[in-house]
Amino acid sequence: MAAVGAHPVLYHHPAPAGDASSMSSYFSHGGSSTTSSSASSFTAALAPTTTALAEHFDISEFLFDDAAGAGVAGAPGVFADGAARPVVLPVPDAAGGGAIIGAAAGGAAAASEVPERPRTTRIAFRTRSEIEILDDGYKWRKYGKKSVKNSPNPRNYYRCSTEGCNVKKRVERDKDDPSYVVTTYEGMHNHVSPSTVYYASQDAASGRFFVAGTQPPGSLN
DNA sequence: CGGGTTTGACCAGCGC
DNA sequence: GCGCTGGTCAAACCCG
Repeated sequence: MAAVGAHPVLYHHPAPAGDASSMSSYFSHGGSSTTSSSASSFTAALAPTTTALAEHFDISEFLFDDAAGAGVAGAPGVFADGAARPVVLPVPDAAGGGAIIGAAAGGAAAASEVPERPRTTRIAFRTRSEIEILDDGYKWRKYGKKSVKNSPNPRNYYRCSTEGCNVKKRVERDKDDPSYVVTTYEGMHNHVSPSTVYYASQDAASGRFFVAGTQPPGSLN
C-alpha cells in the first residue's frame, strides 16, 4: 500500500453563482492513512439534491484531473505534491456501478430506461489514484471485504461510522485498469462532514469576506 | 481500553 | 431445487 502520510482534508469551495447544487467541493487526499478507514476520501458525496444529481450530475463539476486541478482557484494547497491527484471519471459500464449510477431516490428523469432502482441514492465513479482509500472527510468503518467474480481485485465495504448515518460505500480497483479505483456510495449522510474545512472567500465587488462550506459555522441550529 | 480492521461464516437473491 | 455470488455479521485481533 502506498502509505503516504498526509492528512485527509476536504476542501469546500464556494459554489459558483447559479450552481444550485452547491456541491462543488474539492477533495484532496494527501495520501492514505495506513489504516484504511478513517477517512476515505472523496467528496462527491452524495449530493444533497438527488434529483439534480440524477439529471444533471456532471462529475466534472467536482472532480479534477491534473489540468483542472492545477487550475483550481481558491483552493490553494490542495495539491501539495503531484503524487496523489485523483482523477475521477465516470464509470464506464454499469454492472457493478454504471457510469455514475445516478442516484436513485426521487429523481431519475431517465428512469424510463431503468425499470426500478433502489430507493437509496447511489453514485459510482472511478478515481485515478494509487491509493484506494480516498478521503472525503467522512469517517468510514470497514465492515467487510470480498473478492468478486468479475474482478481480480477484492471489494471493500465501508459504512459511515457516525451513529445514525447509514451511508455505505464500496471500493474496488478497476478490473481493466488497476490504476483506477471504483467507488460506489450508497445513501446520503445525515450529518456534516467532520473534517469539513471552512474558509473565507472575498467578494470582489464589496470586498467582504464570507465563509463557505456545507453549512456556515454560525448557522448550525 | 476503546475503536477500528481482518476474515471466515452466514444469509439472501438470482439464474439455470 | 440447487449452486453461485454479493453483501453483511461477528468474533478475534491489532493499534494508538
